[in-house]
Order: sequence, then C-alpha cells, then structure tokens
Amino acid sequence: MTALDGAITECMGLSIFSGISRTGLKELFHGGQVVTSAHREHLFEVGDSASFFGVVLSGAYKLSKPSAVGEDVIVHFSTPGDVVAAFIIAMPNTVYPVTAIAMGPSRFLKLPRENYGTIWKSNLDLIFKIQNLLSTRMGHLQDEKVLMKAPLSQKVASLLMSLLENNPDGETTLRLPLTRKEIADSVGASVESVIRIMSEWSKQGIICTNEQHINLLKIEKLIEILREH
Amino acid sequence: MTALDGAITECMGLSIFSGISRTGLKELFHGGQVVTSAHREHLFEVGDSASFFGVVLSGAYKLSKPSAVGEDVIVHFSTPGDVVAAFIIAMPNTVYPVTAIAMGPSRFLKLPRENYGTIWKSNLDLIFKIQNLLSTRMGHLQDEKVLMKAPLSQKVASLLMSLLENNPDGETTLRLPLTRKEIADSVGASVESVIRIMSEWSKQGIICTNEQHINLLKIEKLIEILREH
DNA sequence: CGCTCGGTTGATGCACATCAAAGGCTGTGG
DNA sequence: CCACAGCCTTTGATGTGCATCAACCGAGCG
Repeated sequence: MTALDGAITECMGLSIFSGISRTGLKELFHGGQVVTSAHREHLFEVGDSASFFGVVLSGAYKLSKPSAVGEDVIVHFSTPGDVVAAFIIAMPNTVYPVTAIAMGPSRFLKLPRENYGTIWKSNLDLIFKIQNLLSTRMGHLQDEKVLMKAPLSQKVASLLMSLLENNPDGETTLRLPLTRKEIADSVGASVESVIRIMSEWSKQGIICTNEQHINLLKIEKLIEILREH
Repeated sequence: MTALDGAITECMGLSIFSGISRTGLKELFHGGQVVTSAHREHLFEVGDSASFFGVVLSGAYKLSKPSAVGEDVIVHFSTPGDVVAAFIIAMPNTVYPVTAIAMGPSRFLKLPRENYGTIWKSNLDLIFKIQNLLSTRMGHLQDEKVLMKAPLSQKVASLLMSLLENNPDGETTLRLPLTRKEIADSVGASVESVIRIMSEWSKQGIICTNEQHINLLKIEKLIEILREH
C-alpha cells in the first residue's frame, strides 16, 4: 500500500492527471500495484491477453513488435508519465499488439483492466487527455513515415530530436539510455549503419555518448541535417 | 437541406453511428453540409486552421503530408464511413496535419468544429467508437513500420491486403481507384519500382488492373509473398 | 576466465532509386 | 477537329545507400 501511495504522489505531478485530487487518484488506481522491472525484463508480451494497463513511473519501456525476420521493430519508447495500453484496454477481448521491455531498472503502476471501463471511463476529461496522448503518438508515427525515403542520417537525427521533447528546457542529454541497436530497431536500419553515422557525428562533436546516455551537443547541426537536401 | 437528409440516411447504415436514431444524427450533423469534390480537388490543406471535421460519404480521399523533398507521402486512405479529422478537432487551436485530396469524384459530410466539443462529446459511446477508429488506424501505421525492412513486394502486398478489409466478403476488386504513383507514395517507394513488381504479378495472373481498379485474383499468392523469408 | 553485450571497422553485394525515353489516354483551348 | 499539355504506365541503363558478413576490442559479470 505504501508503494501505491508513493505512486499517487508521483502521479499528482503529471500533466495527464492534472486537476485530479489525491482521493480521485486513489479511486482511479484502485486495485493497482507498483511493479519494478529489471533491465530487459518483459512487462507483457505481444499476443498476451490484455489484463492490465498502467502508467510508467520511472525508467523506461520500449514497445516492440516482432517482424517476419524475427528481428524486433520498436514502435514507441514509453517514458515516465506515459500511459501504456489504455487504448487496447478500451476495446473488448483484446491482446497486446506489442511487447513491453524495460530499458534499465524501471517502475510501472499496474492497473486492472476493469478500472478503465468503470472509473476511468466516467472521467470525461481524462478520456480526452488520453485521446490526445494517442493522437500525438500517431502524429509521431506519421512523421516517421514521411521520412521513409529520407537518408538514414535524417531518420536518426529526427529520432534523437523527438526524444529531446521529453527533456526539461536546456537539458541536452537524453534521459533514455539508448543502445545503437535500439536506435537501429526504431528507425528500421542495421546497427552498423547507425554506428557509422553516429560515430561520424561524435568525431564532429555534434553528439557525445557515455554509458548509453546521448548528449546532443550541437542541436543546430542536427536541425541542419534534417533540413538537408 | 435535402442533401443533408440524404447524408443522414446514408450514415444510418454505418457501424460508427449504429444505435443512433435519425433525430440523434440530425443533432450530430447540425449545421453540416454535403460537399462534393472533383477528382484531385483538395478538401483541406496541411497547415490550414482546422475549422471542420466530417464523414466520407462516397468516393475516397487520400490524406498526405509533404516530405522534405517536396514529394508527398500518403498516410491514410479515407473511404466511405471514415471519420476525418475528428482527433484534431478535439484539441484546441490546431491545424490540419495532413492534406486531404479527393481520389475520383467524392462526397463529404462537412461538420463545424463546434459540434465536436458540444454534441459529439456528450455521446460517450460515439467518443469511444472514434477512439477505436483512431486506435485501429494507429495499428495500421505500426504494422507498416514493422515492414520497414521488408522487401518492397511485401509492402505492396500488405497495402493491397489491408485495403481489401474494406470490401464486402468475396469481393476481390478494390473499391478504391489507385494509381501506381499513389501506391508508391503510400509505401515509400518510387513509381518505377512499384510498376516492376506489379507488372510481374500481372503476368503471373496474381492481380489484374483496369482503369485503376485492382483485382486481387490470387489472394493466397499475396499471402504467400507476405510470409516469405 | 570464459561469457555475453555493446561498440567499431572494412569488404562485398544487392535492392532499390534515379535518369531517360516513349506510348496511350483525357481533357482543353484555339 | 486538331494540337497540346498533363497524367499514367512502361521499359531499359546506370548508380548508390545501406544491408550483410566477418572479424575484433573492451567492459562487466557469474
């Protein structure tokens, strides 16, 4: 229970729950529990019957789908404050369309699916905030599609810039610990190609990595790369 | 007014409005008007301030975004019964993120943005149906992303198969009139490459085109192509 | 001390894009 | 009625961005 109380406190700061009182959150989170995931631990797998949704509290999870070749494609990075699987839960009898895997130690507020149909659904304001969340996520997918024909460097630059949006102003080091492989899986390229591009950027001092944390030193340069051609 | 009445009748058959009475629809469509678009006519442009949303009545519209190169990328084909721009309208002060262009003569039920915030919003059931619509559309975008690394033939096959979903059972000729260029813009390839693949299929009797209407003669073959490698 | 994991580099090949040219078809204006 | 422009399709020749394969290094770890 104390973990849940802590989670409630954490959630009060999130924009998606703004305007909701502590007791309101207690209701929304009824029957919920905080789960902690180790690095690379699976929260749920594609094809599992969808029995819960929830909120990312700390760390991060990557949502990926297996491709025909067996290689996974990452469709979304879920960072703290992100609501996961809410849209799926809204539909009857569904399975998760993606696998959720922890990137580094992470914490997740796990809520029973029933909550959505009852308590969450009755909060119209919340429903619309979730719809907006879904809408912006779709916007990102569309933006990626637009870059389909663009050179790989632009895809990588675009990914890094979009991850920057989660950062507080001025902070240029991405919160998310990202391996080159994960970048490759996200933009649909091979690790080697991503490495070739990023080590070139490192040489030029545009970016700088340590311990999988990427620091975007010269954002103007990245923007320039996006405009190229 | 009579055109609007006709539109109401047409909409009564749509699953998204199921369970809503004629008078209910009259309310939802208050202030609406039926616009007819000629082939290639623009319904709205990317960047326009979003003043209306609506329902496709007949024909079809392609939703596309301009890429850096100037070439357009098609993000969605909207066919009859599809609700367009509802998610955008839900957010305050937004512009259209895509351009909508008629594919052949088409008809569109144009509704003032105010309706969404007032009448539509108060129908919880409708809101959730729209959310599901958004959710499945996002699912398609994700599926496309998974195919990023797949050979072009699979992307084209996947597109054709997904368009088949709109068809009544047994009907294998796509309702949507599609040019090779549109297919290319949708899967992120060049016209020539799409043509090379599809004319090979034509020779093999897998598909058959006339007047931009594509008939999928051997669906098993297409499924086989999707499973390959 | 072997193991896996993340990063890196070079050599080779292929699936596409790109460029070029041409023919049919439709609509439009002189 | 013809000329002309745009659009759609097609085919061939040529080039290239990136995947693939192969090998190697350092770091953490049981």
